[in-house]
Amino acid sequence: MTEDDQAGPRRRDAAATRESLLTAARSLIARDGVAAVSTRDVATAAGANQALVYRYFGSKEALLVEALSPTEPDSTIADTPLDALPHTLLRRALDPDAPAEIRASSMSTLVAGAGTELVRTIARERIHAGFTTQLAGRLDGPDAELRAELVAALLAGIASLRDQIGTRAMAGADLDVLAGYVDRMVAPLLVD
Amino acid sequence: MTEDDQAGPRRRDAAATRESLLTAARSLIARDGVAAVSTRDVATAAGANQALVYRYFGSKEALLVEALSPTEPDSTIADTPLDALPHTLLRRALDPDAPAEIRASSMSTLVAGAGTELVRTIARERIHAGFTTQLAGRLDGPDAELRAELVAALLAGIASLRDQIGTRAMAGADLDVLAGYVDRMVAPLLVD
Amino acid sequence: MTEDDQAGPRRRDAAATRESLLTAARSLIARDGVAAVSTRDVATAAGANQALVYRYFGSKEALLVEALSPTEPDSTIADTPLDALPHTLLRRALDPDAPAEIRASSMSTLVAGAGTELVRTIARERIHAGFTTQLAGRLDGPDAELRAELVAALLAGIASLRDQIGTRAMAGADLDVLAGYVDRMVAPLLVD
Amino acid sequence: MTEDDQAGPRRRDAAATRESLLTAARSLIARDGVAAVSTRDVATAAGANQALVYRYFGSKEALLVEALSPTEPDSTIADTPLDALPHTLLRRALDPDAPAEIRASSMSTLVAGAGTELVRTIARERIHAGFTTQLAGRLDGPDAELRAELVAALLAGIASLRDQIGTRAMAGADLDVLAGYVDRMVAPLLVD
DNA sequence: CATGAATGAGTATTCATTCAT
DNA sequence: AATGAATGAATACTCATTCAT
Repeated sequence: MTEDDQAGPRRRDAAATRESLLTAARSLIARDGVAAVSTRDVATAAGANQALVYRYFGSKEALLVEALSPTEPDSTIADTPLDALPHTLLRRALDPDAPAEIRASSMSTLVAGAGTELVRTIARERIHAGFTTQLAGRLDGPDAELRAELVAALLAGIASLRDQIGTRAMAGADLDVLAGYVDRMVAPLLVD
Repeated sequence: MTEDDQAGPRRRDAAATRESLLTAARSLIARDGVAAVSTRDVATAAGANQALVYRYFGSKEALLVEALSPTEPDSTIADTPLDALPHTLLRRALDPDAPAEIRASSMSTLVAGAGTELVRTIARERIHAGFTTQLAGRLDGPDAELRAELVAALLAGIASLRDQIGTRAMAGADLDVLAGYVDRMVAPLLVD
Repeated sequence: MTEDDQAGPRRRDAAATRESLLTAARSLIARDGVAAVSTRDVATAAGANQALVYRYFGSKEALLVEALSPTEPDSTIADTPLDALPHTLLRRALDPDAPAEIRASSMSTLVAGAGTELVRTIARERIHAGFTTQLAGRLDGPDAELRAELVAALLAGIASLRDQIGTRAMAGADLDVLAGYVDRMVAPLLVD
Repeated sequence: MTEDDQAGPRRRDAAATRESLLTAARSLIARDGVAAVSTRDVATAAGANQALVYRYFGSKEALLVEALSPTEPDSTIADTPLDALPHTLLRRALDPDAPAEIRASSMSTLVAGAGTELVRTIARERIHAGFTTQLAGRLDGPDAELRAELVAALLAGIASLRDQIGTRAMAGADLDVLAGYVDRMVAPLLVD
């Protein structure tokens, strides 16, 4: 019911236009993948002129970088008890009802976009800063960083198989059953 | 007695040209990823005419489908003792010296290419037929197919983080150390 | 008593802004050539809004026309003894330390910009009013106007080769040596 | 009456298509100046597809470079007696009936295009190799190269004022009268 | 009156694909 | 049967210009 809910983009409102371009980019990324996004499509979806992409972001790449970045910092890893972490992270990674701005920067999107150098770089930094470092900080024993990345790898692989590729069992699995197995796989990594 | 021995220069040349297009496509896919491959580059690399892609395969997509398919069936899963499987599959998935025809259809290539519907479809079928079904057949207990796909997911995630995205710990990890952790993660899935 | 002394802050600011746009345009023209000037760059360099180009000048063309016009009448031709004219005009045409408002409307700038109809028209008028007419008025004998234009042509050609194209000998020539030859070339034109 | 005289470009004839693109480029350059030429216009004028510019030339720049280069070497300077040179060169430079392939690479075109770095570079090389060096080789005494370039400058300036800018006296002058003055201006440069 | 948001037409370039020879 | 010429649609990006506030 706010102004933001209205259909077309607001005219003469720079912040709103910028935001609607970002939102449009995120929707398209979530739906079609990074590689399939064109500035023309983004502008059309946002109801804006294509040149505004350049006014507000400078380049397609800069728009994508921002679209692929999380909208707000995620403190899940820091706030969740270690033994509940696998469950929690899995649900976050697989939530199909998450808004486009979350799904656009999800693990499965990043992994699926790894065909382009841009996405590779972003994914590398995002996983390192937003996942590896935080989780490794909570782990004792050797190879903490590697063990943290193994958790990331598992989650990324699951998300990719379930959301992108859609293998039968993974796509059809009950989330609780899945979480049960993930718990057992991750457990050896959490205790030193 | 091989096909190459048959008479008729045209037929042999045609088959050879077709094959060289496939080989070239696989090399380029292995090196640059599916997204970066153009029919022009494939033809050039194969020393063939670009139009022959259409004569022999009908479309770029059809060429890619064939290029992404395995050249020969892989019996690794069937032939390896269960407890040695994680090690073995991991090494197969990460071997940087594997020939292009193997790497072109590797997990990490497929997952990284999952930005396009084409690759998604292929990956779905390949993983199902070449991995899930075979491994699930050797597992007892419930959710065999899901447990098999979880192994696939882990391997895919590791390959992606190590080869494509290049996260620090994963890219730098010693293969034996990595295999040790994978063993422990996969173990709960193999025994019912 | 000058216009700038009049009251009313708005009017004075407006005049100053208009002037700063002109000045910025002249600097950019002198540095990069007419063809490379964009209204955006002019506005930025002037610290003004791009739309003001249209408020104050109506169009980019109109701004350029004004920028390419001399700021103050030049009485060099009228004031210099005929036999010292070649020297003097050559130095004027080639002086790299002249202010931007001079260099923006110099021969070499005009000739180098002659790729566009706009500049052609301006150059035609400027040369006629500011050079041909004045010099021809001081020449006796037939074809005075043509002889004056031949002097202009020589100066324009030298300026172009030295400043724009940068041919080796011309760009490296000592100004006095150059002036010596110009004297000898022009001499036959000055005496009937 | 040859095949080349037909209207549209020949289909499926690579050499002819390439040539018609080149011819179209030269016409447009001669008419509108280098800066105003777009690949789209060239293709349209040639009755060819825009992509063929890239097939046959690789880039717009490469097309322009070739269009601005002379079609055949000119031995005028070497073949003409020194005292007839001014006349001859002037007529060559000003001939309005010369074909587009000559006019596209004429002095006045090059000088008028000197707003772009590409043309500057070409002009520098063309003048040096095709004019300065040849003429300087025939001159005795000091500053031979500079004196040769002064001849080039005069011709360039005249061509620019007559053909591009169109100053009144220069544009209207009888060619013989003009040649008479040029003779007198150049004479001091030819004898040491 | 001045700002800056918005626009539309334009640029060079690439690519998968088809057609004529 | 094979070559290479041709095509058209698409891409990212820029610019002069206008309009609303």
